[in-house]
Amino acid sequence: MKRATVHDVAAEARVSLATVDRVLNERPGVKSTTIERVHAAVEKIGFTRDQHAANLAKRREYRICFLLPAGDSAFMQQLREEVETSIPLERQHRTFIKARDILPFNGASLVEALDAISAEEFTGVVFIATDAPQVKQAIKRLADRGVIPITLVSDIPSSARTHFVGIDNTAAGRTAGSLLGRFVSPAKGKVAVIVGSMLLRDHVDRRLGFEQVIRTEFPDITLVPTMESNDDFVVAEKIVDDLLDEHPDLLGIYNIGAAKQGLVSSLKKHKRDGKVHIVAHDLTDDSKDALRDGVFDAIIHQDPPHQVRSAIRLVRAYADGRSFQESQERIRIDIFLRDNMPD
Amino acid sequence: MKRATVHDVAAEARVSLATVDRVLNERPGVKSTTIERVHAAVEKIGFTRDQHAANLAKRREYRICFLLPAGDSAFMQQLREEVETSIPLERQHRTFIKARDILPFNGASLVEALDAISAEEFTGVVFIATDAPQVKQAIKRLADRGVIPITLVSDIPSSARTHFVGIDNTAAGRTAGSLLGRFVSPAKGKVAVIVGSMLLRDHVDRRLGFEQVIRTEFPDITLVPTMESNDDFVVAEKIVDDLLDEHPDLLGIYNIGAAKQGLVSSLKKHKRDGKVHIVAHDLTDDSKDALRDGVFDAIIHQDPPHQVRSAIRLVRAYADGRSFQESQERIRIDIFLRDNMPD
DNA sequence: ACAAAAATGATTTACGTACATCATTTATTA
DNA sequence: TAATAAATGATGTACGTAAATCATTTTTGT
Repeated sequence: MKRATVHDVAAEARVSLATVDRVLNERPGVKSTTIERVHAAVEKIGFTRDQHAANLAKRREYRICFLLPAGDSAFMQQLREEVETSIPLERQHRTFIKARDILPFNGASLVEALDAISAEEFTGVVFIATDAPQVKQAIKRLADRGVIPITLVSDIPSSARTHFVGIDNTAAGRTAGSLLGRFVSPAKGKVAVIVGSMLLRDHVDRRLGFEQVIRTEFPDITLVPTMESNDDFVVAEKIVDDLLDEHPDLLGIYNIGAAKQGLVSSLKKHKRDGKVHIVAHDLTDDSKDALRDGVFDAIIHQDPPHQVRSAIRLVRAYADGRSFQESQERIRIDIFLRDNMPD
Repeated sequence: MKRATVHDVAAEARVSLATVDRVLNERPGVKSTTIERVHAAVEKIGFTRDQHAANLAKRREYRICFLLPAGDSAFMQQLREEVETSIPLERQHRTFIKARDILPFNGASLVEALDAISAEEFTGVVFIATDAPQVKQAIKRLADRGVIPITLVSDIPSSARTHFVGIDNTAAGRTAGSLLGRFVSPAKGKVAVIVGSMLLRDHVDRRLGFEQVIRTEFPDITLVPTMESNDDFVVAEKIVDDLLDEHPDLLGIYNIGAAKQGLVSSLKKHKRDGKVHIVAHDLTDDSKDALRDGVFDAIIHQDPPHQVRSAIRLVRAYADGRSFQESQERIRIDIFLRDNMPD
């Protein structure tokens, strides 16, 4: 029950090794009938090329650059950590990973970094797309140069990026809406949304999805006008303080973006008889504590390690023109309660 | 910026290639000072062995056997499908996968299958452990023969299995309890639990977790005595019919195990003014429909493809004595609402 | 039927590591 | 110090595929 090799294929098809090689690697100069014959032989003996041997012979190497915002929200930190972890692991698979810093929330810095990358240097680039026309153009230039652009977390759908690794943020917002709506029902009252910034596409999308669900499915819930925290926890704390003071019938808060400590501080100060239900984003040390303490009810999450690994696999797959397992590369919208929290 | 090879290590350490080989592969007959020197060189030039080349040279092959119950709950079907999908993919990585059928819910059949496996034939065996002393002993024999036993979905913690791939079912039950409790609150009333079988460890564990949470955190909820559906949807339908008739204050149902169609049929027949909230297990075509229609509120899930892939990676890692990325191999307790459902 | 073109064969080297064999050097012990 | 053991070196082959070169055969057009 030995594994079939190219030699076996050659014997089975009664052609030379050279011809098998020509067929398998789609080199020119082979009669179509011969091609057929080789393919038939491949089928018959169940040959599959040994990736390891092939990569070795091809001296194939994959070089991948991650562009990560220097700012360190806990979420970005998790991404960065996973990239670091991957470096030695992926090296064994002939994949060389480099992480470069860019300025956060800064399209120009991203454009600059993208333009600095050549196909000689890198097979693919993984980055968090800021939604701006200049970025879109830079992606186009990158792709034209033969580098594979992969967007992470935040996407520009209409751009030349090869693939987007991340979640559907509108669906994430709807998920939050469904959860919070069910948590606060059947009480009548208000629910507030706090975004990091209305300029971030993912935040806007989440809010959109959330409001869709609340409006259509929970008529007893009134939405308080959306507030911006700028991902600053002092600001966030103030916002929640005011919300709790002004709206005695506040039933819940959906916190999009970071600055979750601000929520926690404020909520712990106020003693409400009826619980204010909280749904927030991203499982971090802070939000884990808040879940444990019962301050937060649920966290919507997108697994950073999974996203990093997926991006790496995708660069390799696209570089080789291989297909990949859709299901493995789909990033889930994770819901964590106190009870199904990892660790 | 070329990749470092064993040759580079030899040069750096100023020893021969043979000595480097002896050190790297822990062969005897090398002075400890020399070993040090080689290790230092490895560190210095950042050498990591090329797995592909190494596996090629070693003629390393991994043979893995999956023992799957012939019965086809949708969940098992998904497992089986992923195993089939993996066969051609893993073949490229010198991993040969075979699926064997065993009788469902039958410890003897499992024992027989386990005993039939030799180390010459298979590197590792992946199977769903039935909790019985004979099985435990068979696992021991298997491990003693040098085969790596991996339990999937259902575990025997005290056995000789190398690793368990699956979720913490008590935590899954708690998760269901937290969800359902929050969904039905603050109403006062009853909640019912339907298990597949009280003889299945995972079902019992889930129920335990569920009841823990309901009892301690939702004092307004009364638990109706647990019913057994035997994973038969006719039985399940009857159970729910009766529940709805007898308990006008029934607020929710937690369905552990299969037979979800039975729930759906019954619920669709009865028109309740107040919604009965449903939390069930395993995302299948049926439960997806039920989620979409709003019949079910949430599904607790454990990703079958992920579990299969993880089991494969683990067999290889253990076979090579390599470490693995904990986080990648941890199976999540997924929560799906209508809004974050895949597809 | 012939030259030209197209298709195929034969053969070699390389990739990075593992592993085996035999030769040689260095350290250890009597 | 010789004899022996231990450590190291030198070298070659293998793994399965890619890729290149040159030789040879088959097909095509005229």
